[in-house]
Amino acid sequence: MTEEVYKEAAQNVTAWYRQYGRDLPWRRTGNPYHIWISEIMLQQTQVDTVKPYYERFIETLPTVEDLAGADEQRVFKLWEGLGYYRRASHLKEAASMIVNEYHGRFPETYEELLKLKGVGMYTASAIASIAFGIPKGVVDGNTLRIVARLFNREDNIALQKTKNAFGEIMDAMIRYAEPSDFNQGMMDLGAMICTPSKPSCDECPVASLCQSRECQTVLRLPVNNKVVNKSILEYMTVVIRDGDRYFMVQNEQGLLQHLYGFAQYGCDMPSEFEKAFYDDYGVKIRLTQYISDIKHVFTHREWRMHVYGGEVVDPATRPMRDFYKLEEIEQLPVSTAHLKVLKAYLKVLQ
DNA sequence: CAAACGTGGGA
DNA sequence: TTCCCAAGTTT
Repeated sequence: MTEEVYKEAAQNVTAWYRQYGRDLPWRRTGNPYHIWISEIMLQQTQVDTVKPYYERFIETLPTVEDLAGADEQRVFKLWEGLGYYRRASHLKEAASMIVNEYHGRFPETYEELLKLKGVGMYTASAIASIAFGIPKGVVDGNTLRIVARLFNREDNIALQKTKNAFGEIMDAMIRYAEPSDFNQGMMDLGAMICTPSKPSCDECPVASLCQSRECQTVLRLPVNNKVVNKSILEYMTVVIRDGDRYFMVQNEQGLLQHLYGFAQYGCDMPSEFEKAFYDDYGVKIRLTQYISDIKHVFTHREWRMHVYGGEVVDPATRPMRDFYKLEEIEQLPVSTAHLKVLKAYLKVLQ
């Protein structure tokens, strides 16, 4: 009985995908390296956002050897604005492993793929099925939603326990279909038809099997109870100029690691800022102008940046390496928050 | 398990 | 404005 439902659902989704699936850049290739890059970029990131990043990345670094040998700064620059920058670190680390330990041969099994840095259960399943035709169901936001609705399950999809249970259902279904088309069909169905709000049940290939539709629970599924409390941080952020150069520093750890930004301290007074900056860099500066307040929102915190312009007072104390011309800044990976800061600064002062 | 980790779009 | 959430992984 259940197996019959799995079989019909799997076949319907696969057939629907072959007729209505989206034409996406990473679907025009069988190259596992390219598919890998796309899947990493697509983690928690929408398709339309990924497209230009994917095209540029593949154009710039067309092979895993290119990535392994690339300058790290260049990889972060390719990732600038995409977010979750650890993905870029992991990508390069994994590329080196493939080149050095696997002699450039791309891993071809779920277990081997899972060993790559940045490749978890979702990504390993996605690459295994799409690039190598391995029948492993993908568990992501889309497929969790579809399974919850199709089988009217009220399990909390924020829990790993639920992801494992739904993953087993996906694995049971995928046996009745071609793995690549089934998995991509499930994800397209979630993105195009079985959407979080306003689902198009009238056009759904599994509507006749859908238990939440029968129970009229579609709109309140899936259950997703996760608590995210957001902290608010206030900063003074200063664009410090010295002639035609501006001070920027690379984050060494934590949030926005590896990305460059302007000097930023959690203090209230210009004098405090000037002292903090001197203590850290040995450069005497003075805040000269208020620019604006800028808000930047992350998933788990919010920055309120009070932006000022500043200048180096005593050039004798200035170490040149931390000051960059505008054309040099264009080559650095800069966080979106601080690109907003730069834009506001230039708007006022140029 | 829960928390950390970005950004943008839609309602 | 505010909230949700989007092709998740690591620690």
